[in-house]
Amino acid sequence: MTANQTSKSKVETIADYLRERILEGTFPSGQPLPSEETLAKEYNCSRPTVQKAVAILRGEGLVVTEFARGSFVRSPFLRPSITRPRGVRRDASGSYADADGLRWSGTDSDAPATRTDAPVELADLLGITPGEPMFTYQTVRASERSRVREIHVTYVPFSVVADTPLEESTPPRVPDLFTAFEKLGHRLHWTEYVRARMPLPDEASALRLTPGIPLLYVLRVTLNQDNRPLALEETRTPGDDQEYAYTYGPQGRRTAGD
Amino acid sequence: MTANQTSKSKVETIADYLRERILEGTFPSGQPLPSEETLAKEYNCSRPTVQKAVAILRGEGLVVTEFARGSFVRSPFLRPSITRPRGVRRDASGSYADADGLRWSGTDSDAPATRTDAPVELADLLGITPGEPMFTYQTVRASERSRVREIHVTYVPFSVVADTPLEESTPPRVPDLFTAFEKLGHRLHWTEYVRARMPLPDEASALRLTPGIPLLYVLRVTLNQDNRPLALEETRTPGDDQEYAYTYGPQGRRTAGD
DNA sequence: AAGTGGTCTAGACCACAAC
DNA sequence: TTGTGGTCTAGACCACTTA
Repeated sequence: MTANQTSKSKVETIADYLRERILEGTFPSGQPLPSEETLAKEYNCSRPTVQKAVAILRGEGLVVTEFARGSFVRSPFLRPSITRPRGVRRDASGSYADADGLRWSGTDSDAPATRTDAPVELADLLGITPGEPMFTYQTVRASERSRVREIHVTYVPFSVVADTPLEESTPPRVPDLFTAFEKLGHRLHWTEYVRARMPLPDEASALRLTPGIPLLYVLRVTLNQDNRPLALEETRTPGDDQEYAYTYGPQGRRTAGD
Repeated sequence: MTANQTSKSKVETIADYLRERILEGTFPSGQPLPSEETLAKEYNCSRPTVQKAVAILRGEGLVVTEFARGSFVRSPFLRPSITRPRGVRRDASGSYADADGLRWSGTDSDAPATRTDAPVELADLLGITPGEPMFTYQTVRASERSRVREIHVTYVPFSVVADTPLEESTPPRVPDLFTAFEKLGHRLHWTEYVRARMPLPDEASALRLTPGIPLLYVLRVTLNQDNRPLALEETRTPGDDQEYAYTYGPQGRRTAGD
């Protein structure tokens, strides 16, 4: 059988047609697609069929649909407007700051520390047993000037602050937490893990994500000189609107003067 | 009007119901959902309505649908099976290697270098003018042992290799390219940019991505001691099956002995 | 053979935007 | 008012898996 290949469905045909036009620029970014009615007539099919095709493109991040207005072309390939350097800076006085230098507004303080029992995935990274209690800070925060949003959660195991001055009250937040750790004699370094997934509905609304936009998911572990994990941060950000930047030199041999 | 809130659509109702069950573990990972027929009867609606609900969960990465078998629960929250350290190692002899130490099989060599004119986004990072010619290596590669797949493209501007011994033939591939750069007297460091987006159909099939799985998109720029960009690599990987790891110490002041 | 998802129709009514 | 997308029906037929 030469025609073993299942013939393309109408939905795919329409989706492919629209995608081609978008990628080649016939339908430039910002432009509305032809209306569903128009496409239905053009392809001699029903509106639900067209809708399904458009839904595919929406899932690819190629269009955003606005109610009663139309579906508009967007490009997920452009460099994002915001690049956030990752890393931790320390000034001469020993104060720490995140390398991106972003200042967060309002919503930052609305969540008091809570007590959580460590779920398995996180316990593993913190080197504690699942179920061990941790201080937990959850914030949904927006930067002051740019329109960066992120969900940021910090976990500090009770066992880390036990028998230290930090035990008296809830530990400070990042990056002051780092300064506090240093005062306790810890020398800090970090490992972070990056992956991506689609947001759940509550994440999508918290981050104002339109359909078809994934989530960048970063776990950062703070370790001391003995590689003991002290804290864990979980950051969820829109995958398209911004990017993370990492800088490094060659490893294994020090670059002279570095 | 207290009931200003638009009532939830049937589709959303069903999707929410299924999502809850999945997240709370009533429908554990690997289990099939009830059949579309069953759900349609249960919710007193038509099959297309149920299908739309399932499509939403698929888009969230919570289920995978297998033809004529059913829709199965999956969890996008688990730590991936593979962690790939990012960075470049150099041994005493000056040879470079990627820090993840992966070895790529077969498909690596099937793409000869081609000549491409720099598109705007890349030209910017390479510090060249858009349209300038570049050597381009594109490979879709799979690791030998794990089932890591990635699309990897390397760009080397002609202007970088002009008037050097590399001009004679096409430049070697990463990481040998780095070694070659070093022999030319360059001292190398890197900056990489990470973001995420949904795959296009051809990317999805090349990486064997099921619907609802985003793409991790990394651009790595190789720079020399004068911050001159020498090469650019573009890596596209599944966002769920693997994660990237970055390690760093505090910046701004050297840690003693580091 | 029975069960499952894939596709598609030809409408209908609704809610909202823009004019 | 007109045009747009949002939702939903009640089927139908198809392709494939499993037993």
